[in-house]
Amino acid sequence: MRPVAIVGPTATGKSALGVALAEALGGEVVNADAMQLYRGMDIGTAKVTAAERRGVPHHLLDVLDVTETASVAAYQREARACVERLLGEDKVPVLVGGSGLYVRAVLDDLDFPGTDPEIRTRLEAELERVGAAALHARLTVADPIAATAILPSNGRRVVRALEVIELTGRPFSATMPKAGPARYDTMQIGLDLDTDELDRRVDARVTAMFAAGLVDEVRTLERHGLRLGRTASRALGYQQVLDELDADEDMARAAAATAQATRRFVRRQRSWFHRDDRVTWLDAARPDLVTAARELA
RNA sequence: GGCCAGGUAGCUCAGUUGGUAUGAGCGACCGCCUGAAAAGCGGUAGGUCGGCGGUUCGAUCCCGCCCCUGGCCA
Repeated sequence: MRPVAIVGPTATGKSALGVALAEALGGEVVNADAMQLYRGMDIGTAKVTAAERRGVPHHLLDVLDVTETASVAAYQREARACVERLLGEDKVPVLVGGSGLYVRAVLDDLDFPGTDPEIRTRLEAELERVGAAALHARLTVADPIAATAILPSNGRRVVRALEVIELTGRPFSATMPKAGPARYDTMQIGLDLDTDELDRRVDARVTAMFAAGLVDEVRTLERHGLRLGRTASRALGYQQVLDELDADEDMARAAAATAQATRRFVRRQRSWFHRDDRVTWLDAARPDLVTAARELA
């Protein structure tokens, strides 16, 4: 009994394939999408509806409040526990999602050395004050190897590296683990599409989301503190609608901005997943997709 | 029709007191990625400086005409 992971850029049909595979293999779906963790973020994250789930249990959906900051480490603990429980029940875990780091956190030997809100807040304040380059200079002294791997302009990474060093008293190792076999002997299937076709799908999907009431969804979540959410407020679509609510409320413009940002996201997702040679790619447009995926699993 | 402002990268705009545009931000393309990852960050490619003439050794910059856009006036 080996898990299957379905990865790849957004809008290629990962969720539907996940349900189909779970049905075919006698499995259950485990979400690996950072934004679908949030309760109430349904339309904009293209979360599978109850009908689309067709009775297949889905895990790690709707587990966070929009005000909570997402955390790979917390996700890693819960997702691994979930996968292991399913394996214990003789069910095939079908990991579905486009958040590259989240998938790897489950399947690779990534250790996250903890965090400390106090240290973090202090370093972030410092970043604000002295700038990323100055903090990076400090990192060069504390951990030359990490300093080489992290660009001086990337304030966020510099802060995290310094936090880990302060927390553990050891250097921050910024190297990804070498690609060994994936944990649990997981089969990773990548779904992709011709770029023009995928861009068209993204446009259509964004248009459909706005037609389906994304703006109202954002307004509702806004009352529940969406703007306070460090992670949730940055989600594609939500971010752009919030910006327009602060400006001219021109939602056609918000939709255009969302589609554009989503296209760029697709490029980033590809660049992340493509370099992992353990992923077997399937063209999402092929008519026998489910069969092909099933044969791989 | 007259007056004024403007026409520089795909977009919004800097700039050049006449000497091969150090152009910027955004976008595009490519890539990076260990506790915010739908986040964060980097690299590269893009310009006959609205058109045609004139002045000049040399014009995107000065002059003339024309075209286009916006505003004001008739």
